[in-house]
Amino acid sequence: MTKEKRQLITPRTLKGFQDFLPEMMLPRENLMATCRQVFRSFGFAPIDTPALEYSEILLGKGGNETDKQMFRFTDHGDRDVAMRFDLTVPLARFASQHLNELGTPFKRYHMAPVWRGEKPQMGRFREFIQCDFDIVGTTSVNADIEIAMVIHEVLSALGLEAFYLRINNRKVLNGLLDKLELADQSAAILRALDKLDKVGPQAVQTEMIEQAGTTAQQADAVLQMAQIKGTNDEVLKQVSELLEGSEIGQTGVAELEKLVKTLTKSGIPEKRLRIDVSIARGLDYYTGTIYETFLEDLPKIGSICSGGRYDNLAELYSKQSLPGVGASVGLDRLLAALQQLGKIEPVTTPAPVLIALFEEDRLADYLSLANSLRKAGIGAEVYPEPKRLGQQLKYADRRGFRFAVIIGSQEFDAGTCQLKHLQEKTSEEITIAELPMRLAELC
RNA sequence: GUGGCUGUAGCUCAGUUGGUUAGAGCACUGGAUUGUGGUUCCAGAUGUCGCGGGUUCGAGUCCCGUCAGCCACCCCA
Repeated sequence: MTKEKRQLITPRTLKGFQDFLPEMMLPRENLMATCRQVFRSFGFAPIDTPALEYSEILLGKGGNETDKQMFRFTDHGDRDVAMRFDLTVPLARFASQHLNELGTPFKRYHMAPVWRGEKPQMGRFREFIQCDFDIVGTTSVNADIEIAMVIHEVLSALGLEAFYLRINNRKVLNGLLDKLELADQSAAILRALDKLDKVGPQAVQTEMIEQAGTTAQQADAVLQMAQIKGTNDEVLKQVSELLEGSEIGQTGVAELEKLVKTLTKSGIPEKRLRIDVSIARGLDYYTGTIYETFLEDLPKIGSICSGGRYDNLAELYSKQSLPGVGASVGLDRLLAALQQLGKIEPVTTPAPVLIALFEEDRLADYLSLANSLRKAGIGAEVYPEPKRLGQQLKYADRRGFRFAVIIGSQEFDAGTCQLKHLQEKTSEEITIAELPMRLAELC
């Protein structure tokens, strides 16, 4: 077959899957590095699990919807397998399997891609990286508090300020539903309730009556609580009154109160913590605290970090009870958000220094200079061919290098070089010997 | 999975009731300038009009299908 007649295959990517060019991959890796650093600073340790699991491990944990969205197939050995939908269910399997080796409480982080067969939209992909962090093996609210602190710290470390956590507790909702004798229809009711912000109370009431089979009075009672507004203290007070007589409801209120009070005392601005008894979240495994995180400037992109407490997640794999609490940063959604907010710097090189190449004969000298910079911890690149200087500088410019080093024969002989500060459009003449130290103090 | 909108150069878009060889800006490449970058000037290259089929003497334009993106639902990071 000749080249001319060869049938070309159209290069393309699957719907909802994406390529990452350096200009996106560099900030993406920076995001991950920030998450990693924050997780470790709280004592979370990394783990990894396979992308593919037996379907029976993954199915039926998050609800019917999640099962529908799972990529599932039969492998060559006739096994029924699926790609993980999130990192929490694999954690439950992992913890059940290795708990004896791990000991409790066990704090882990896990940054890895997950796959969902959803309709893609802005900030919604079929393959995306989640950065999960969880504390398993303790029922203490203190763990819930720490998870909220980590969420707050990660976003702060990324330089974000205009964000807030919406916090609720499933026990509050369950207490109310118990009181109204609606516990059996909780899934349908919570699903309707979750839309309150979008569709308004009338539509929610209608959906509760039609989909969940509640009476108008029951629906109104749910809505009455969900629509409580005010400061966190006021909301807690009113909810507590409404849930009078419900033990589980009061437990939820007490947990929320401790969470918010402690976080505020520890220095988190109260405006970033909003108790919102209308958020429910669709994942079926949550039993206590629930978190969602929104950017003030981009609420429509959805929650960029969500999670909650689950007290029974491992019950399907183990007789031992395995409570836990955790949350997940939606790295790719966060990246899309930062991009839309114009917070992604257009840099396409990870190294700050470009060394211009003039004298092919002295290539070894250029290369060893670059190495001496690298040894000093400074990323450096030698231009690959002795092109015109203007073109080499143009390349440096476009790639976002911060410095260019210019050395020709005379400079080599004299032991000097010109260091250009590309952003400031200035330059200085220094000896080659002091270059690494000079750059180290500039970087 | 359901419904809607969109698809023309690398990017943002123009393109008349269907009519010859599909345009602009930005970006790109080269030169002005063989050792000094973001500005300027000159020159140049670029498209199976997303893809496939249909109607027509003739389709970027109309119809159907398909793929992709966006939006709403569902759900969610």
